[in-house]
Amino acid sequence: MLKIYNSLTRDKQEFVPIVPGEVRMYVCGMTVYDYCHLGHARVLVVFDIVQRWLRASGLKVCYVRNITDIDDKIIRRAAENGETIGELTARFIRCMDEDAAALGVARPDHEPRATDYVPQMLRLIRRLEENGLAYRAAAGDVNFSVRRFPGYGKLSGKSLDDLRAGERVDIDSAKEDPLDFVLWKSAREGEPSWASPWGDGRPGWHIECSAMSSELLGAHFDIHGGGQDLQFPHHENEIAQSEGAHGCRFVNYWMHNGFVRVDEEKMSKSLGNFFTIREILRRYDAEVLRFFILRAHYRSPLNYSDAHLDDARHALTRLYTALKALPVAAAAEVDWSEPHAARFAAAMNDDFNTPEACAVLFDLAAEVNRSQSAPLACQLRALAGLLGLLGREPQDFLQASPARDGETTAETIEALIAERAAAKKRRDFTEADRIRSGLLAAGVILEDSANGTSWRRA
RNA sequence: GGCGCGAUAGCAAAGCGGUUAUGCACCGGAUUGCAAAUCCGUGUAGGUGGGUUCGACUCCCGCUCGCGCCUCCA
Repeated sequence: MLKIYNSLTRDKQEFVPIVPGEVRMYVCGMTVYDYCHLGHARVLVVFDIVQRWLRASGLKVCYVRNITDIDDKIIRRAAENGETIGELTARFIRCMDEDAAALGVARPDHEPRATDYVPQMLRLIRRLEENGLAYRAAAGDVNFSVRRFPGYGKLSGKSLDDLRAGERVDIDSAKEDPLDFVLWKSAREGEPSWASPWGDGRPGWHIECSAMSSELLGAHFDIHGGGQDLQFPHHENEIAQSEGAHGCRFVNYWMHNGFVRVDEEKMSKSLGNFFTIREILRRYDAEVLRFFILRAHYRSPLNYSDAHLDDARHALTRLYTALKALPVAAAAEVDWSEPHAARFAAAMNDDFNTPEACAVLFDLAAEVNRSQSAPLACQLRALAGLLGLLGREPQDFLQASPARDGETTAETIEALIAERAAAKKRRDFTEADRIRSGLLAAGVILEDSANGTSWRRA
């Protein structure tokens, strides 16, 4: 029985899909004006896991992750670069796809781009206007009136009065209430715009997600996810727009993943303390990064440092080492009657407790090492596969060198191992040890066994 | 100022009102020509002050500290 922590009610709830056997899920994706950073990696991986586990549980999943390809930053960045908005967004969408693929993130069922859904946004704004929730402001913008939507603040747990007390935004005289937000921005010189009943303009950020989600998943769907920072105001505003327009409940379960931190501080573009995914992947294996993310619970903060990634790499090495000596089919099936699988499922069903699920993998690895049982090794690989881990040949992982310069090549290593084997055969241990310590200095660890010598990168 | 989250061993990170979390690191042993890997074993916890309880890391209250949201943000 799957339980999900619902940000709306602030407790773990049994997951009951609207349509039995089916799940409709929407996650706020990227605004594509720059490379994805580690924070983006976390959303990608976290909701990839959600999606995978729902499918593994036998549910039919429709997963939508949008792309925001029109907004102030995109316009500004394109102008700075002297390229068109289309060129800029196409470039960074390609980069995002590469990063996601490297991290083993499966493609969502739909990846709608905001600019393809402007007609749906206009219809939504029209309905909000008809329902008395939207008004035309002086500057030609169309705004949403938060005061006229009962229950505004229910997701973020804020009341309009509390919010106003801490108001930090410059008062915009065109707004009836400082917390009102823009649905349609009137066109400015030199910016892209679309025709609308309210004049030429472009959509506000929040309306994009309401339009894309209802178009692809319907007015009422099961799960909506995103980073914690989107809870307010973005998701709060989505609720106001969608429920205000459709007159029905919007989302049943709200999921928010925790932040990635650097030195105990939120990683964000505005703070400038971010690491891009591709930057990290130059130095660390992508699977190590994925494992690093999954070793923490998705709602906890995740502190980034090289030391933590090194730790993750050593831990993952233990799992691959357990698989190394045994014949394991690539597409192993989980044996759900086996005890570790039951523990694994219980962990995942408890609000996607991947750290606990990983602990089960380590227990299973110890069992594999003790028993040298091929079926158990298959089980280990199959369970890890549900997390998108251990999908490679153990040698590929253990001997991988993530693009470090001056690495000793596999050929050289193999040749030295052969030399050392010869030295050992004539019981010249001084020479054998000399070769071994030479390789160790070059970051290569040798392991002798009954079947000969194998090697891995330190 | 308002609202919320958290504090677990050297580092990272879970569950749980009483019984080994897990990984890395560390220590002892087995194994090895010596190592590495692996196995066996030991140790190192629960911010602080109270309360509830036969019993609390786990529940409740206070305090301290940290983090986040209240502006674009995953």
